[in-house]
Amino acid sequence: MELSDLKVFLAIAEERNISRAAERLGYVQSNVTARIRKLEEELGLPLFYRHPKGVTLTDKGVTFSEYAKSILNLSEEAVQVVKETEFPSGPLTIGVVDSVTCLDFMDTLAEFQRRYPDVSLSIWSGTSPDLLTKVLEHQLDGAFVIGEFASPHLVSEHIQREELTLVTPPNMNGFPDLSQTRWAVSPAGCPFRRALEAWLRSEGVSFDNIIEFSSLETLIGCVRSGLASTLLPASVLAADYSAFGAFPIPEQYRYTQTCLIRRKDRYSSKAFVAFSKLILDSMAV
Amino acid sequence: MELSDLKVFLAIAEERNISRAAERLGYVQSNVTARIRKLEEELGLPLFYRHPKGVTLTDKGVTFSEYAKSILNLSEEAVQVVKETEFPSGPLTIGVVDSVTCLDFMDTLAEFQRRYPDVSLSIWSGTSPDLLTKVLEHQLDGAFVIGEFASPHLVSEHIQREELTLVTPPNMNGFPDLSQTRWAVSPAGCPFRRALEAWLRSEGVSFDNIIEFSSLETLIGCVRSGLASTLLPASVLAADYSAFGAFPIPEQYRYTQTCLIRRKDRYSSKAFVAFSKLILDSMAV
DNA sequence: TGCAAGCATCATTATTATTGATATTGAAAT
DNA sequence: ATTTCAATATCAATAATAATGATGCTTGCA
Repeated sequence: MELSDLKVFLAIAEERNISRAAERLGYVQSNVTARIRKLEEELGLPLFYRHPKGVTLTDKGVTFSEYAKSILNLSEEAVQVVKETEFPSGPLTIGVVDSVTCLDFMDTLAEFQRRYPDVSLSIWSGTSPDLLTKVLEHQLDGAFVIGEFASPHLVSEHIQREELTLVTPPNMNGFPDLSQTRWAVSPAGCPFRRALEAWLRSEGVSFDNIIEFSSLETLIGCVRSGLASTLLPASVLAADYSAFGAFPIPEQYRYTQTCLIRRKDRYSSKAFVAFSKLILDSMAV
Repeated sequence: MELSDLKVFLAIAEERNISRAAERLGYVQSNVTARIRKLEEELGLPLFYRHPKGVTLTDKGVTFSEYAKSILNLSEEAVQVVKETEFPSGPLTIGVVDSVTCLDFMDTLAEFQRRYPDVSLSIWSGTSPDLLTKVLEHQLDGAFVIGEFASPHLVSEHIQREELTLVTPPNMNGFPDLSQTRWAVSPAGCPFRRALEAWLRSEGVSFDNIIEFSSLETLIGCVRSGLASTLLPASVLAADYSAFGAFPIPEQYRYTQTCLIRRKDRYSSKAFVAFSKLILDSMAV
């Protein structure tokens, strides 16, 4: 059994299809078939059920895939750790919730690139739960998410407290009638949306007049064009404040916490340490 | 990088000699040389310093070897777990301190073999610190040791409290003069020896008239032949009690605890669970 | 019944690992 | 100094293994 066998195995498990796995791996189907059969033979048990539409993991296969992931993660980490130089370098993959990208976060990124040109930084954006999952699955070194997440595998550092504002189209005059408002919101799971829901529930207002946006840009565009209102950190609007109406909301719902999360058991590269240090410093200002 | 590369790497690291590693692995020296060079090339750094007497790990090599061990342990565990049947089977390696082998422990082993014939049990004996190390290094599934060991990687279960007795040659009459006694002891680190040292110190008696034995059998033989006295659990003498003088010692030093230890993070096979259950039951009687 | 999607088989080829013979090296002994 | 020894390094030849491409087999579905 070799690491490459585990990679082949996991590709099949994820694709649930040998041909697709082969394609993804850049191999020919017969090769992948042969390899997985050899692995099964070596283990003395089937890892997959074969059926006409593809394959699915057996129970033992599920167990084995958990180990395979751990083993491959560990082997990647081993290489990374040992290749690392004194000066931060190598790949660094960070997740950021959409709303944070609007802050002076971008300036900090630029500064980071200037200081550590040997780090190849890639930024992923997504919702907090998405990023959380990606961090847990070793697909991200760390992520900026909103809200508190308790997981035995994570550590989180508080970065910044955000102040939520009721954001309305510019033509509105004064605080709107909540029960008459149409809402533009992020997909379920977004902490801003949860705050809005909680607030409206406390006001006795129903929460069904909503339009859902997966991208923050289009959501803001929707508000700008007068179609709906929303709840967002004031900082997001900083650039063109005048294009919106902005109103404070009750203190109870006003604050959200941005955290930098990472896996507890994952080795933090020099690049990651430098990155989080820079972010913390810049946020402290 | 493959698991076999890691195995080759670790063999070299342990032997500190490529030729010996090759022999141990059943390969020819040039092959092992080529493989480790290929691995070093892949990592882009030297893992070993070459010198005329062999090789030694570089700093990075040390780091890498830690990972290599974890990865190989995990991969072995993966195979073991997935191969395991409902009924306890497969290899089971248990360490036992010498003194325990003298109890009705052997009966319990026989009973275990009768019940679970598919388990191939191997028993290692040694001193408590030795066994502790072997458990930590994944060389033993578990071990019976004496004394309490605190390690974040271990869990231990209390099996039995042993009662230490001053054991003297049979020809002695009455409690001996401690300051005139010659002592037969186990190597340093043995809890019986430590207890003896502590006791004698409290009595103001020096502890230098000692003969050291690495095997309990020969130590007992020494006492039987009248050369020395020692401190041992009463149970050890059960078989031929009359051949010795046995005296109680102060309560403060009288008791030692036998524990079954295992690694916290190691998967406990069905065989191990069955084994520890049987032992606990038999000891409870 | 025929088709399409998917895995299995197998002979062939390409790649990689292993060998065996030999070179090289540096330290210790003469 | 020279020899010897115990190491690792090199390299051409061979063995073992992996990958390919063509084809066969099964199943569900139109």
